[in-house]
Amino acid sequence: MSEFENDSLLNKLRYETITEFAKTLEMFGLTAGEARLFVALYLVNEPMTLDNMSEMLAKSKTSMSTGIRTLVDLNLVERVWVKGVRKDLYKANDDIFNKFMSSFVLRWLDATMRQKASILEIKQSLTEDKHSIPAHQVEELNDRLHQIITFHNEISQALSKLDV
Amino acid sequence: MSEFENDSLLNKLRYETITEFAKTLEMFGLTAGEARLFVALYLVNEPMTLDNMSEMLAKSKTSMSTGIRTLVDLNLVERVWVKGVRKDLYKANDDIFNKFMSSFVLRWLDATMRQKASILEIKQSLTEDKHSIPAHQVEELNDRLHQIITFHNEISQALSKLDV
DNA sequence: TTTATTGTACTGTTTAAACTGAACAAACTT
DNA sequence: AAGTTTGTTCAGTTTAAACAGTACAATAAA
Repeated sequence: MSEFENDSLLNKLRYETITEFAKTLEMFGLTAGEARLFVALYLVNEPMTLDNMSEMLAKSKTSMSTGIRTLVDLNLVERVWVKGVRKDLYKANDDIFNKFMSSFVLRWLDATMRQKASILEIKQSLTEDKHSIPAHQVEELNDRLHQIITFHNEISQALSKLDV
Repeated sequence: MSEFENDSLLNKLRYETITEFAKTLEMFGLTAGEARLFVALYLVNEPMTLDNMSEMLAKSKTSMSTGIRTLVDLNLVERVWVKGVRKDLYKANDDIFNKFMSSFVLRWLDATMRQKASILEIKQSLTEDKHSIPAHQVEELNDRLHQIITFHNEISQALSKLDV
């Protein structure tokens, strides 16, 4: 008997917790599967193998492998070593708020900067155009592009309030 | 000739702007279609009919209808009346940052509270259980549930920093 | 070296979301 | 009232994401 199928009520409550808390974590940009995987790992609170996770969540080991990889990339889960154990072991990071918040903010900042750069390029090609577009339409689009750039700046400002 | 197909370069730049800025707006929880619809409306900067949008984005009128509905619900777009015009007219809200940010924060706050409530219920059924679960496992799960509740509280705090 | 075990790449399948087109209902025009 | 016009509902289709299973590569054990 696996350690994860001892008590029926306990497992029911764990399962419900996974379902509910996963909804919150999805807001941070995780897929449903990744969120459930993290919560499972977080509840068990000790290193798990891919087979453990697979059994606990009733999903394929392949899914666990890819899911774990993105969680590790996001710095939400880390691989740990235990002597004598051959399989890979992973554990959830403990201070969930800091990890999730900083992971979230960093991703937003990165995306914000990249998209702002794209808009700036468009603005550039617009001002480089001297003919072909009626002046007032250049004016109009240019104004909008400016507003959009401001929008990105304001996002950056707002994110900086969330001290990573 | 429609007003949306005059200049080739202008339309190309508009199209690129839609594609790029839409990526940013998707971060706020909009689907790709909704984000593109909003940007189109925002760039044109004057009331549009469903047929206008449909033509401009090359999507069905049905899509425009459902997309506009959610944008209106999110308070990002509003319906306007122009005397003599029979079709419904919609325009993008102008101060995009405030509207998007507050829409975003409100949705997060709402979801956070609801999921926190669910977790509290689970915690309740756990403490009501006096038998069937070994004490140390009750202790363990209870601790995790407490941490999860704290997590939700911290989200609320963080969101409040983003003055809606 | 051979055999076994474990994680990942890859291909095909399933599932969910986005989208379309036709039919309908409401409101307007005549 | 009859005929148009316009938005939405609904059922079916398309598209994209999540997932599973086999096969392979790498490492460990023998």
